[in-house]
Amino acid sequence: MVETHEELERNVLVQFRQMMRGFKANCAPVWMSIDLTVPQFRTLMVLAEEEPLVIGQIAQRLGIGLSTGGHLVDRLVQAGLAERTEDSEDRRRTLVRLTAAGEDLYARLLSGIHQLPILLQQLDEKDLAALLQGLQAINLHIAQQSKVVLI
Amino acid sequence: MVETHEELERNVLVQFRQMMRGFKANCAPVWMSIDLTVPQFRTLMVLAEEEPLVIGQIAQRLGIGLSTGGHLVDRLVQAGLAERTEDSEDRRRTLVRLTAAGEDLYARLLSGIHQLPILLQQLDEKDLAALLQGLQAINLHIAQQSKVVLI
DNA sequence: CGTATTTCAGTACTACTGATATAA
DNA sequence: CTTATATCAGTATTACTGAAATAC
Repeated sequence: MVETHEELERNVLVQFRQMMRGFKANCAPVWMSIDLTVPQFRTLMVLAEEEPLVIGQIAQRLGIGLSTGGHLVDRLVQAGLAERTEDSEDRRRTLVRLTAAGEDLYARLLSGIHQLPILLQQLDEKDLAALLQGLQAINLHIAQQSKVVLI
Repeated sequence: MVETHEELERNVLVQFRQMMRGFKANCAPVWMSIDLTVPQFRTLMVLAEEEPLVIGQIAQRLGIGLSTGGHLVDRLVQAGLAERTEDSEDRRRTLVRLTAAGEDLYARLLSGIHQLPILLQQLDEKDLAALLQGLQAINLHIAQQSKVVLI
């Protein structure tokens, strides 16, 4: 049971890919059933990253015109995925944010980790503690990496 | 440092979400730059799950007509994401499979785990072993769950 | 002659732009 | 008079269907 660093890396990657395959299998039915276009999905994505945004910010982040931006938000609102609220400071502006349904759909389309809480309930303390240790180590390095990129 | 099962579950979920956020940040630029439509992405997805497929199978899995199926495959081939090869047994058929670029794009659009191998190199043996143990436990339960669903 | 696929009209919807209108 | 958004033409592309053509 003495594994080298390289062997451990390889095995973790295999396990990770297998886990992702399971999650992707959850994503696929969602992608098959939705009635969203790619520009609409991009809008969902932009809002999921940063909320709330006004139309102008959305259009700028998507690299499109204002009228198209407003139109795309319209579609999301009609689908119940986003909502407009007026800015109390400047009533010309329209603040846009995702609804719970929008957040939920985004998570299901991209990561499919909806079943994770149920899976975690079934693990014993020893495995949970081991997983926690590993994930914490990864996240530490993700944080460091983004720091390096920013400099 | 004595954590209950519930506390461990919660902490793992927090770490997992944070990790996924890092991966999603990798997905977003890809989604912003691609020139794919949702039907084309669905086709990519169907092929990523099962390869090779003939036009009729693709159309059936997407729930669309044969001519639309052929058309969608055309688009993927034009974009260099899929390739057609003729079936040596029945030359009327066209076998479709993803190219390396297609596989790659699919992985980057959905899971963004491209940076994982680099991250794993930076972990020490102890963390890797812990992560491996946790992932193996999860995958065991994913496998069991899909069995239950199938019955 | 059947089967797999492609090609051919033809329709509907979406994204997109730029100009104009509305509101603060 | 400026700014933020909505609305209004108008165009291009795509997805889609069903029927006819092609190849095996």
